[in-house]
Amino acid sequence: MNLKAERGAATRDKVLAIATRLFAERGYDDTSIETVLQESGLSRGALYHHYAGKDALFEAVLEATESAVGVKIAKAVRGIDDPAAALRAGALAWVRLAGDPVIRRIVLIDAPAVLGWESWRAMEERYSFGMLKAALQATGAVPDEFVDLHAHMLLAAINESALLVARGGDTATAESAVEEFLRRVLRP
Amino acid sequence: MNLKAERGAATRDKVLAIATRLFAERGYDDTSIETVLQESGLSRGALYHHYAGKDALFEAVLEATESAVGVKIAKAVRGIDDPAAALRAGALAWVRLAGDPVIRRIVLIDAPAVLGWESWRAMEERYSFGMLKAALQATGAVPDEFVDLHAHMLLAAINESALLVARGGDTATAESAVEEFLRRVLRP
DNA sequence: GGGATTACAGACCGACTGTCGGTCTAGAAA
DNA sequence: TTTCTAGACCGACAGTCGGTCTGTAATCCC
Repeated sequence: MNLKAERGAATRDKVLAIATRLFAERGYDDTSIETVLQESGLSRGALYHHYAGKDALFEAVLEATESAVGVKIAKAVRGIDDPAAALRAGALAWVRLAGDPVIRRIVLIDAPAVLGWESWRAMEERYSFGMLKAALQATGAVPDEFVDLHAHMLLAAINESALLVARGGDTATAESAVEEFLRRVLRP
Repeated sequence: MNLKAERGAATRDKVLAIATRLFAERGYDDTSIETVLQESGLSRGALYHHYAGKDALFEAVLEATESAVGVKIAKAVRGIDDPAAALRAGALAWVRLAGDPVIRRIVLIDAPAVLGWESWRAMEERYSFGMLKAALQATGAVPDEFVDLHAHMLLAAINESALLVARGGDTATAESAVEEFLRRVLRP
């Protein structure tokens, strides 16, 4: 069970990479399975053997993307001891990452509509939101009963400015605005 | 040229009402034009005579919904002189309104993916965002160069807690969390 | 070696969106 | 009153797309 498994994994990876590019470039709706098949040189049967459907393919793409983002943010935060400083560093890293059209389109725009808000939320919980909430808790700046909700609101606010930057806003201004915003929210 | 125009307008309204309900219940993707036709008793040709396509129909639904929301929020704010208090009242009104599944699904979840983020943003600008930004400016609590970005972040944060409430979160907690959040952001 | 499993192939199906030529009727023009 | 026009409405049809199903070849395990 080696050559076969490897080949399967390679095929999955290939499809995933192509689908990621297409979903990011055209969005979910305007990306047809047909196009994925053409660009990957795969047959219908093969694709449906590996992925249950278009939704499942998108979900796999999203999962991979979120995972990659998680790794990068963790790297940006590594070594910073002060919780507030770590939170700030993570937030700024996320703003910069979200400038990437792939992340922007897939994670922030299409994901909620395609997966449904519930599933999207569940996935966010496992990645960016989970990290943010833990960091916020660690700062102790927000009353315990509000930590969860404030973490949600903060993440939404940060995502929003990431989207603005991605749309062509000024990065420097956005970053200092985010810092100022964080400063205000984190002060008791 | 009166009876004809009236009939046309009545048809448009009827379709709009039915489409609004269906889009809210099933989401954009899972609502077929076919179903809209069946429920409205209209023919394909008639519908496409009034609306250029499924996208255009959704956009009309969205516009009507946003407009209704705008009116309700304006009503909630009317008569409040203190800008900060008005902002708070408007925000809370919006949180409550967003509990409505119609608004939740159409405005907050599907709209960005269907219209594209740019057009969605442009429409928000004309409604909720425009009001929020003006209110924030009036409070004078935020440095001028940050007003725009902070308004964006605030609206995103408020929308987020509205979504949480709609998902089944505790309304009272969410509302006090939003108030606390606003208090922090609005204090210099 | 032989059955079981897995990767892959592609014909096919049903559902859906959008188009197009055409009908009908209200109201303006003659 | 008769004619003409514009807009409301109709429904057959084409094209696309997501998903299914049956079949084949390669690989694995006994």
